[in-house]
Amino acid sequence: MSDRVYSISDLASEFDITPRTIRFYEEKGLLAPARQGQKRLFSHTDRVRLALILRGKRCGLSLEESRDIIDMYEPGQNNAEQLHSLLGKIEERRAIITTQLTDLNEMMQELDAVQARCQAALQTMQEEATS
Amino acid sequence: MSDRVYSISDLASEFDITPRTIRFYEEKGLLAPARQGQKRLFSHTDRVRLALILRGKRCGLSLEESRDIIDMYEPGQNNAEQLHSLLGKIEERRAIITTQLTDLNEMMQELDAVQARCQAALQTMQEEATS
DNA sequence: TTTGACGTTTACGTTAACGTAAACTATAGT
DNA sequence: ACTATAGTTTACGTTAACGTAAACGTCAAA
Repeated sequence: MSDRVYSISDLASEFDITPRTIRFYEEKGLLAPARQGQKRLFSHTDRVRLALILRGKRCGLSLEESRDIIDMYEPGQNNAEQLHSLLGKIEERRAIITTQLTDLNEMMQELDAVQARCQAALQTMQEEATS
Repeated sequence: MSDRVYSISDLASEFDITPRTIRFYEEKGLLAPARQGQKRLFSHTDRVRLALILRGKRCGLSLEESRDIIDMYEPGQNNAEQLHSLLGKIEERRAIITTQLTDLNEMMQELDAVQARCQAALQTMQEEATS
C-alpha cells in the first residue's frame, strides 16, 4: 500500500480538471481528503475515487449517480435487507448500462455507414478529376 | 413511406417526455415540425430525429452533441473539404464512444464482482442461520 | 353555449456542475 | 523582509435543460 499523498493541484493536473472541481466534489460528499492544517491531503484511495467519479462523468452519470455506484463498491453494512437492496440497485444499474451499450453500438454502426458513404463520395470525386 | 403524422402529445406520451421538452428541442433547432395553423405536425422523420436525440441523452450527450451527430447522418454538402471535415468529426466521436464502451464494460465487471460478494455474504448468513 | 381537451406563446423559476473573483494564509526562495 | 507560489473560504455568476404558470385560441361533445 503506497502511502503517497497528493496535493489538490497534483490531482487537478493529472486528471485535467481544476482544483475548484475537486473542492466541489468534496463539498458534495464525494471526496473526503485528510487535512494537514488547512491543506487537503489526498491518499491513494481518494485518487481512485476521483478517477471513478470522472469515469462516471464520461458515461453520462450525474455526480449523485456516481456516488451511489461508488458506494456500492465499498464494504458497507452487512444485514440481509441492505444486501438485497444493494442487489436490486445493481440490477437497475446493469439494465441502464446494457441499454447504453446497445445505444453506443448502434451509434458506432451508423458512424461506420456514414464514413463509408463519405469515402465513397471522395473516391468518386477523385475518379472524376482524373478522367 | 408512411405519411402518418403525430401530434405533440402523441410523441410525448410515446417517448415518455413532456410537450414542453419537444417544444424546447424545436426552439433549439433540433426539430422543425410542419404546422397546420399553429399546431405542430410531426412526420415520421421528425419522430426518428426525436428518437435519435433521446438515444443521445441516454448516452450522456448534450443536445448540441446530439444535433452534431444527427447532422452527420444527413446528406449535407458535397465538397471535398466538408467531407474531410466530416470524416474528422466521425473519428473524434468514434474515439469518445470507444472510451465510453470501455468505461461501461469496466463498470459492468465491477458490478458483477460486487454482486458476487453480496450473494456470497447472503449465502453465509443463510448457512449460519441453519446451523 | 359552455365545458373540456388539446394546443399555442411568453416568460420567469429551478437544479446541477461548476467558473470566477475577492480576500486571506502559509511557506519556500532570494 | 519581500515576493512568488500554492493553498484556503466565501459568495455570487453562468449554462444547459427543462419545469411551471399565465393567458389565450380552437374545436367537438353535452
